[in-house]
Amino acid sequence: MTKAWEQFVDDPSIIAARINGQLKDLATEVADGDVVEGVAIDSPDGRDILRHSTAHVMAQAVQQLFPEAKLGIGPPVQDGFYYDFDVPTPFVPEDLAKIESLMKKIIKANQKFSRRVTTDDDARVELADEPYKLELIGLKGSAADAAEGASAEVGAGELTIYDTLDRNGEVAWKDLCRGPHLPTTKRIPAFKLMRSAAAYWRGDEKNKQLQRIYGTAWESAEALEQHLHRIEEAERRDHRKLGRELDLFSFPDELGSGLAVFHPKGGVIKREMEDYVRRRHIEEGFSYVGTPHISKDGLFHTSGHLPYYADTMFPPMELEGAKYQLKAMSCPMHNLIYSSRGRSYRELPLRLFEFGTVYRYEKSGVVHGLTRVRGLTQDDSHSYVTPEQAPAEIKHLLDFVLGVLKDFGLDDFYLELSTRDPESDKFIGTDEQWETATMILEQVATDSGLELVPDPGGAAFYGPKISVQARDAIGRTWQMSTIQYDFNQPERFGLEYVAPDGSKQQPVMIHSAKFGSIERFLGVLVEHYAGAFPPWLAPVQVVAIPVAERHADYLDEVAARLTKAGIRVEVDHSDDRMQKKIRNAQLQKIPFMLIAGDDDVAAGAVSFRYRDGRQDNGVSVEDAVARVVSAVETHVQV
RNA sequence: GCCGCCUUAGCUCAGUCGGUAGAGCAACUCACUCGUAAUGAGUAGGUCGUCAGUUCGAUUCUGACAGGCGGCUCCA
Repeated sequence: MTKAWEQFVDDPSIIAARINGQLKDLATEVADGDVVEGVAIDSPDGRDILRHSTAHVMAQAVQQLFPEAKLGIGPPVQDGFYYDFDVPTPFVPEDLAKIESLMKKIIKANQKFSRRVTTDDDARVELADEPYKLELIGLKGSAADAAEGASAEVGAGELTIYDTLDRNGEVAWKDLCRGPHLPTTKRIPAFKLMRSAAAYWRGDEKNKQLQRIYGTAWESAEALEQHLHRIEEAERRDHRKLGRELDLFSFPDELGSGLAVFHPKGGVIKREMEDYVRRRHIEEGFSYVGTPHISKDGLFHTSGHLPYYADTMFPPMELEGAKYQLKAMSCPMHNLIYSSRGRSYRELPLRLFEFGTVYRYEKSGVVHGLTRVRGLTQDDSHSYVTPEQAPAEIKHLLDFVLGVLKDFGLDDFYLELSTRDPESDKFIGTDEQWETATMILEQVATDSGLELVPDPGGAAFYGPKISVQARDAIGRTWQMSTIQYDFNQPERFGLEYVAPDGSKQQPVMIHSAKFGSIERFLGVLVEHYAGAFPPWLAPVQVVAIPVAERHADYLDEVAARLTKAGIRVEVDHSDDRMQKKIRNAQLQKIPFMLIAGDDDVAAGAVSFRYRDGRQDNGVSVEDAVARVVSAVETHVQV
């Protein structure tokens, strides 16, 4: 899938359209050494120009240091840029340091970027040593290639080369490029090379891997510093790290890659999530069902998942002449519940829901913490509706989903509408079916008033979907819930209902998952909250800390009252000093600490401490219990 | 799956140019009984990821495998 930022990189026509044509004459402005008019350097477009210019500087430095390096492409990306090179040996960190210092010299030398229009033939002569650039010239204007997002350097229009001119006006370096660029290299205020890694030429795993160097560039040293700080913050929140530190879950080698075990504390969070979403489904009209983890393979042939997904399903087990498959999705089994007896239109919408634990043999390189695993539990639900009921049901599900996400503290969303790629043979069903389904989803999505981003080609093979993208506490977006319109499986399973006129009709099924995967959602929540869960989700909600050992009995009684009120509470009986106990509770990010010493015991009170350091002394035990219970019940963050 | 890097105590990491290893934190024991983020002393803990190969000898070198990290590709 081509990402939005890949589509406009290097494409002046698109950038120009976005800023009302003010960039059209960039070439002459560059030649004059002018700042690009109308584009602030700290705007998204300005940053792209800056980053792409920095990519050119980097490529120049690389070719000066490694003359045998052949150029791939070098577009701006989210927060930075990259450039791909074909080199005999991969770059090592020391190489990046050398490249970075040479880039600083190039920037200081204040080279000029200069745009030059050329012809295909002339460009081929000039770039005879650059096989990948020659390939791009050959692809010029190819629609198929544009769809792959790999034609960043050439467009359908005229071919341009950007020269980088030194102080004497000599061409120090040049690159086939659509621009635009900064006027001079000195306009690059701050940059840093981040890492190198392999990447397939033109993003196709059948192609050769080139060596990609990622860098970042910003309008000021402060902005760069802030960006690096954001990266550190993201690392601090990494759920894999916090999962270990907070004793939530682990991935024992003995189980195999991508298979998690939840420890008691992680188990509490998981159970709270499950209890919550089960209750909500029942409130929204779903019936809680259950299906097994394995099935004869015929079921998945009926559904169409096999042989299509054979390579990502665990291999079949053969017994007594039958092949059994670990299930990778629950929908076919729900279809069997639907078809277990005749259905009347009066029963529709029929809503089935379960926690479906499924297994997918994700390729070894893609397994990642809890967000990409080989065994996961979906809060998988299917609504069987008449075609007429579909729009209302989808709206119902979207409201439901958004409400769930809000209850988990996620309230900044946009929607993505994933549709089929008509060119691909991956998608089954008629044009008319796809059009109808897509239209209905689009209408509901539009009516929601949320931002809607198209995702052409991103649909499931059986139908289009809406996915909810949520921004977390530090602005990263995660694909959360999905709602999918499926006209294929009802047909393949021969599902039907009896209509008012006695005729047999085919229902539509709508797949929806609120968490998607409980494991993944939990991982996202860990990162969103940086491990400081709101009280209702916190594995330990209260820790009681005696100032000295003689106060422990008193706190045991307080804790008993909290336990009776349904609160998860622990009394710290260790012989650590009080300060150490507070520190430990802080590190465990426990929401509330109830501290008691002589004064509190005498007064029947506690010192009420929040994990952010706030404290109220002399709070009566009744008030303290009420305060905790209220925070837990209302799902507030503290 | 592909490319690169990595794997030493529960965790974070030193170290051995080939002669089988050390710290801090955590755990345990003892003393201290303390008022809002680390009291002190001591004890225990490792077949240096696994299996082969080279070698008198491998945690160290080589290979395969497993697991991890960063990307690419993929994500029903």
